[in-house]
Amino acid sequence: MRWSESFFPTLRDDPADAEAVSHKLLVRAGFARQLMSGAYSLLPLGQRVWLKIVAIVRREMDGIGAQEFRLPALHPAEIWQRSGRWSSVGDEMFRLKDRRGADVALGMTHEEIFATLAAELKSYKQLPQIWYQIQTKFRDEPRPKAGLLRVREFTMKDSYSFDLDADGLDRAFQRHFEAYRRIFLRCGLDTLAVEASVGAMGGSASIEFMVPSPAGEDRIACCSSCGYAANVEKATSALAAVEDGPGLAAPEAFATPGVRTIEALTRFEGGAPADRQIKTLVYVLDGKTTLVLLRGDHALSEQKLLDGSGARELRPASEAEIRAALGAGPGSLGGVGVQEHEILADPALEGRRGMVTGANSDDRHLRGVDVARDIRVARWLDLREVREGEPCPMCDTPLKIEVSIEVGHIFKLGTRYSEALGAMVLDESGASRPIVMGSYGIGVERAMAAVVERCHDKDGIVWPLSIAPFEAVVTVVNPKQPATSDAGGDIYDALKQQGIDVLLDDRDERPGVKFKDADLIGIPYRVTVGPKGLEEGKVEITRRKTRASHSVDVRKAAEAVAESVLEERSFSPGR
RNA sequence: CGGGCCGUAGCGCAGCCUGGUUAGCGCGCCAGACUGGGGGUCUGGAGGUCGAGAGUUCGAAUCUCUCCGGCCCGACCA
Repeated sequence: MRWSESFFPTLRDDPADAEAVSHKLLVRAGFARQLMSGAYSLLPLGQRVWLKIVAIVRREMDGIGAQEFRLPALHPAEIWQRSGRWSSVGDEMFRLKDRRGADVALGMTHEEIFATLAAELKSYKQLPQIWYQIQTKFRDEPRPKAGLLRVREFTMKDSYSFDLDADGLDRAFQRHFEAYRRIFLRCGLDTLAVEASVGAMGGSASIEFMVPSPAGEDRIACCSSCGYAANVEKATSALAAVEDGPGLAAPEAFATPGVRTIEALTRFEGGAPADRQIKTLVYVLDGKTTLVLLRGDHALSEQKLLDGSGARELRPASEAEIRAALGAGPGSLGGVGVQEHEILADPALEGRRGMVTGANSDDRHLRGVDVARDIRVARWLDLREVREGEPCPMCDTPLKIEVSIEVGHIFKLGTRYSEALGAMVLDESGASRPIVMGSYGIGVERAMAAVVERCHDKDGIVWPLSIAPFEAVVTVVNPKQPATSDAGGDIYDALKQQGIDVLLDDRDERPGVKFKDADLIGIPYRVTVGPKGLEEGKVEITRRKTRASHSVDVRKAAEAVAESVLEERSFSPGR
């Protein structure tokens, strides 16, 4: 490709609306343009990177025996109604009506459609299967943000495994786990595999592939010592022992004028340290007012509450609802004596005595509360959000919390979709059994943006060779001089002939402009052909990443670059 | 959905508060000249429904209202 004939629109300034580094760089370096909130055009440079990522994904998926499909993005409502998700996914699905008034949706994921196809499987002898596609997904996100990291239309590699039993699913899951590791490594991403909440997808287990980055939206707890890592939606920690307060024969009420917070009660005369208080929150779970109890110094994880309670929908109760239910406002609430509302409590409260909590009367608290004796807990659920520095649940090392980008997620689904959509096979004994499914996703553009978040410097993007839009650029310093122009052209031709993905910067621009642009775009190798070097028969080879630069004989330049590129290409991590 | 901010040339912005020349600046773009190893200099030029609509006014980029779009924080999120 000749730069002078290409459309690589680099910008001098950062786009005004940018926040994430990857967004700024991908726009400024001419890889992407925003069309509207959450929808981006990939320009030729971006499309080149996209194609390379997709090729890596394909190779690795094919490597685990997966077969590629291509399914519609347009789905009839009926198929989503059969799984129950037409009503459960809510506004995140783009819905429309066709000309006859029939309900139609844009696909946000394809469990239902693949399960329908899997209904054609009739015998256990046809299992296992792994099916995948690389296709556009639509999700009407409430808040698209951070450029390509969170959008409403994006490409996903989604795959689905079909097995006779749980052991088969475990094997398919493991193969995906390893394939994902390799895919991300080859794209230049070091990922952390973390336990995650299965959320609305359902199923028994899931693992997210996370790239630590301040631009991310998830927080993960990880242990540097034993390797334990989990999304905070799921993470647990060991807890240091704490002392109970003085016990009493029965809870004793005391006045606490103006005390509305845990913090205030710790300083109040006759109060208690936060770890001897019971925090009482009121939530509405699927329409039911529910008390949620935690230790005073602990924070609730709403995701854990959702997962643990099995509720579909959850919201904090309004102050009016709280008063109606308990007769007091937030700040004076407690679970003692509450009968008519279900009480969910975190295990950190189990067996605690001498605790302090609200008396369900404004400006009054109770002391000497014995949780087992005084509070009717319906269910004990892990509800507490892990904090940095708490001991690892496996090895007691202090946990770190890292903000991360989720680039992949793999789920053990079970039989939810196969049962709903009739994907059954006969087993060896002739009995009909629902196929056990798994589902596995990678966001292509998000992975691209994640690489930029991780691989950049003050001058621009630093693409790994494997997914760079070009592997090398031949920068002709003074293209008007036939000597430089010819020498550059020869090197360019020779590299092309050797199968190197090479760009010829033959523009009539000043050298500084060309160097800046090459750096901004992030091409791994640069061959600088200029009159100064040519006087001695030399050109310069520069690595974008390290800035290491050396002169070589003009006749040996193509060979030297090709050799480096081919050597770097042959490196396949994770094998 | 709640809170905040912003829409003026391809990009980045000023002007608005306090209404009044022909709506400006930098970068980019076009032509020419000089130049030529890290975004060079000079000369000349093209480029605008001031997000849209309504209103107030002799007069609106500027004031008022409505709508549309975008960004950020939160809620939400497969």
